[in-house]
Amino acid sequence: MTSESKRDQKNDTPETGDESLDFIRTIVSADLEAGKNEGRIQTRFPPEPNGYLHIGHAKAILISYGIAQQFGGKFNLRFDDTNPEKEEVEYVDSIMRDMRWLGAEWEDRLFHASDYFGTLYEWAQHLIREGKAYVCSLDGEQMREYRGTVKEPGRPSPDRERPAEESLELLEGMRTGEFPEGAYTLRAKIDMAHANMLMRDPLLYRIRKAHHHRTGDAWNIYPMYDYAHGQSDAIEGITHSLCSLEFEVHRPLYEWFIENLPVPYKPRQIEFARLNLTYTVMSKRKLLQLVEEDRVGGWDDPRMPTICGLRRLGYTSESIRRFCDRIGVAKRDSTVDLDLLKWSLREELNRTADRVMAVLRPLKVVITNYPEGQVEDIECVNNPEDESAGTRMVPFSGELWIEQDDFREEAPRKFFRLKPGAEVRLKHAYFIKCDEVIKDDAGNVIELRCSYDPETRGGNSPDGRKVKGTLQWVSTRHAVEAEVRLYDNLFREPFPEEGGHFLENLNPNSLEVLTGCKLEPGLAEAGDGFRCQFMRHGYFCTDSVDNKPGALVFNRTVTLKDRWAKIEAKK
RNA sequence: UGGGGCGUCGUCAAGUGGCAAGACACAUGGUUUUGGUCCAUGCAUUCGCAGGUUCGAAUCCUGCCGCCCCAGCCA
Repeated sequence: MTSESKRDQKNDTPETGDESLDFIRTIVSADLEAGKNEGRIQTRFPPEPNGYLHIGHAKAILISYGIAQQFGGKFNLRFDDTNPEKEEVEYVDSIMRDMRWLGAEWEDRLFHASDYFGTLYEWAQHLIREGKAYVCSLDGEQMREYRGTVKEPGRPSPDRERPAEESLELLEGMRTGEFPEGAYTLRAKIDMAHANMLMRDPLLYRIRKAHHHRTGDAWNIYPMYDYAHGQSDAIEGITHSLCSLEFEVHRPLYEWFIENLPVPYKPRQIEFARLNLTYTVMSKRKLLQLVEEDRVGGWDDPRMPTICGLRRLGYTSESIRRFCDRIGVAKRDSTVDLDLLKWSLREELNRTADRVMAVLRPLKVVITNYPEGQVEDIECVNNPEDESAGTRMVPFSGELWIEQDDFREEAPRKFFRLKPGAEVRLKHAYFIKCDEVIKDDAGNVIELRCSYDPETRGGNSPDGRKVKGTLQWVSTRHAVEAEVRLYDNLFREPFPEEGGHFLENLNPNSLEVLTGCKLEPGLAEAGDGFRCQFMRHGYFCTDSVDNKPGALVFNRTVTLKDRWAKIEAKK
């Protein structure tokens, strides 16, 4: 381990102790020290199964899971399935798959808010008996009127003083399906003049005659988030219920239920800022819109910030974990630079990905002085960052593909690649010099005639002469063909939601599909989960959906840094 | 402008009265058989602003300014 990575680890992976802790870990650590919760730590991730997980969820998952891990606690997965109209099993499955991939392990602690519908119902009856809840007959519009505004207090519902017996009976009727949707609601009796709108007699239950993916048709009423969430935490013995900032205003209500119900445990809610990333959108609604309007190929389109999208693009779960460590946990709204995510990936792949030669936009090179029909096996280093990765043999011949971009007939000063009369190195092979440029009738360069120096085998000249450029190459006879998908940011603006509609800021060049790309022959067998660096291009992986033996399809996960592109762009 | 939050480098983010960590980005130079990696150097006299307390303030006090969240029978 280098001193660099040691330092990183120290900074990014706080230990219980000397290193600085984020504000949540500071609280957790203090609670532990104070002997709260019998020394237990238990956290949870409570997704609603109505969409796919994205990188923002990854942050939330990794915070809760990471804290449980770090402090010797437990981590639960609980589906917040209180709204049967929007929730589907498809989402349940994808959420579990993505969480496992991220490494967040809930062991045998998989729960559903719907597991607690019975208890929740009994507790609702308890509140009614205590005079702290009542069945209300106001409809949606009336409810809004009675609630007041942020500046004006609300008015009590005419049903606020309904006798407990009557409310109990009506609630039972609601449950058994006696009333149509919207006829009644159950509300907590708190304070219609409270400055916090959520405390103005919030709804506990609404009538919904919908089929639930787990409870079927057993219920005609379903609990609201505020009534289900905190109680579920309490039932499971959650000690620290971590959520995003927008739930901060819900905390007084969360605590009101905990104080007014016979709950077995008293969890504590703590809020942190959710993740935003440049050049993408994170709201479920917008992601769903991209999918439904076919702006992308689906939830797992490699341009999506979803976990499955990032996975298909070629991201490793390790790089996402490291990214989340690096961005930290705080309460201020922030938007992290996408470059930091990309850097987290490159940092890992630079160490772990084997290098391979691929020519994406081929240009033919004929080596005129190379012995007719000869083929040589050239030994190539797999990973200069990792000697244990070893070497491989790649066939070299007198007819090769090189990258079109690696040749300029009229080249600028600092162009180190091939140009008429200039000499470059073919990686691991020989020096070649460009003698002649062949063009078609339209004037396009279609072939280069070059000569090689047999003395430079392996890439060094005995006479000590230097070349500035080193190019990757593929022997035409041995090349395997592939489709290569070059992905770029989904949006062309760092803040796509700012100024106008986000769809107007979609990047029209977020995907470029290249066919007939030439790869070194060893890649013919590349199967599922294969990942490598296409030398001088970037990191690529086989596409998990479309790659087949004999029909290779690669995705560009992320480019390499490109100083030359920067120099060119300046001019 | 009722309530709840938040304002430290371009972006994240440490710091919690003793004199501004780190990472990414950016810039320059070096090394290099990837214009990759790596290495070196630079990059906040200043912590939203204005006062005040103090020998000393990003940290404490007062006032102001800005941004985010809350009026779904969504979560």
